[in-house]
Amino acid sequence: MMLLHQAAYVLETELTAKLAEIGMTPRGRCVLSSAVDAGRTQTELAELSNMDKTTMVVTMDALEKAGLAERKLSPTDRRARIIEVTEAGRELLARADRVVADVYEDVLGSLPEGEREGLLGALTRLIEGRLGEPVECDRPPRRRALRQAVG
Amino acid sequence: MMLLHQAAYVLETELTAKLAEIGMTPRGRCVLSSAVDAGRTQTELAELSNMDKTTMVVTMDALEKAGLAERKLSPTDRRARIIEVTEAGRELLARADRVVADVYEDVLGSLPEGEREGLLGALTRLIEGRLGEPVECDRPPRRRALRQAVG
DNA sequence: TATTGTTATACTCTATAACTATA
DNA sequence: TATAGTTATAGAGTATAACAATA
Repeated sequence: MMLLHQAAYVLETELTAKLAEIGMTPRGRCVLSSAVDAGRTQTELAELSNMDKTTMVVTMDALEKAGLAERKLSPTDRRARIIEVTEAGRELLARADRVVADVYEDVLGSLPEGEREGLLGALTRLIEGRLGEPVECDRPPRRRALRQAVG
Repeated sequence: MMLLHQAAYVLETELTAKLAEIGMTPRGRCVLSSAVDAGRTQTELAELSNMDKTTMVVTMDALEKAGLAERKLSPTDRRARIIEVTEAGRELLARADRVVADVYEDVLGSLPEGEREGLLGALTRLIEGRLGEPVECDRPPRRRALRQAVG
C-alpha cells in the first residue's frame, strides 16, 4: 500500500506544478469551482472546502488580487459578501480543468485497458467501503483538507 | 483519479492516528527503520529520508527525549554522531510496523481477490512507469518528503 | 577549504481569539 | 444574542544562514 501513497504523491506533485505554470493552485481551483455561478458567500465556500473562514479570507485576497474573483455586497445581508468569479477567473478555471483532465487521461492511458478498469474498480470499492470515512483523530495533522486536493 | 487521492488521504490519516496511539510518528518510524543496526550518522539518515539536516536535528531531539534512539560519538570522525536505536526503540518500531501491516492487510482484505491483485498490479505499473519520477518543480510545496510518508 | 552538527532565524501554512458591523 | 468577515496573533513544520569543531 506504500504504492498507493507514492502514486498519489507523484500525481499530486505533477498536478500542482502544472497548475502553478498557469498561475493556479489546487485550493484556488477548488474555491473557484464551488463559486462559479453559485452566488455563495465566503462562509459557505469555506464550509464547502472544509477550510477555516480565516483561511478563506487569505484565499479570497489572493484570488481577488489576481483578478479571478470578486467580493460583492450581498443584497439581502449587509454583513455577507457574495463571491463572483470574473471572466478571467472562468477562463483560467477552464484551462486548469483541462490541465487536470489531460494529466488524468495521460496517466490512465498508460495502463492497459484491463488494468485501468481494475484500478478504478478497486479504488471505488475502497472509497465506498474500508476507506470511506477518515478515522477520528484528536489532533489531526495540519494539512490541506481532502476537498481542497487537486481533483 | 481523485479516487487515488482520497484513498491515500484516508489511509494516511488512519495510519498516522494509529501510530500516534502508540507514541510514534511516520517520520520517527522512517528514521528508526533506517537507523536500526546500520551505524549511520545523522547526515546519512537525513539524506535517506530526504529531509534537511536541521529537520533531522529536531527529529533526533524528539527520538532521544523519548528514549527511542541515542547519539553516539563516532570513533572515526569526531564531528559525526552515530545514531543507535535503543531497545525501547526497537520494540516500539516493531509494534509500529505491526500496526501498519495490520491496517494494510485489513484494507486489502476488504477487496475481492481479483480486485486486490488488479489494484496492486496497476499501481505497480504506474510507479514503474508514468508516475515513476516526480516532475521538476521550481518551488516545491513545503510538505513531508515521500520517503517519510507512512509506508 | 570542506563537512558535521548545532543554533538562530525566517518563512509557509493554518487555525484560534478578539473585534466590527450587522442581524 | 448570534453571525459574516476581518485583523492580529500564535503555532506547527520546514528550511536557510551562520557558526564551532573537526577533517
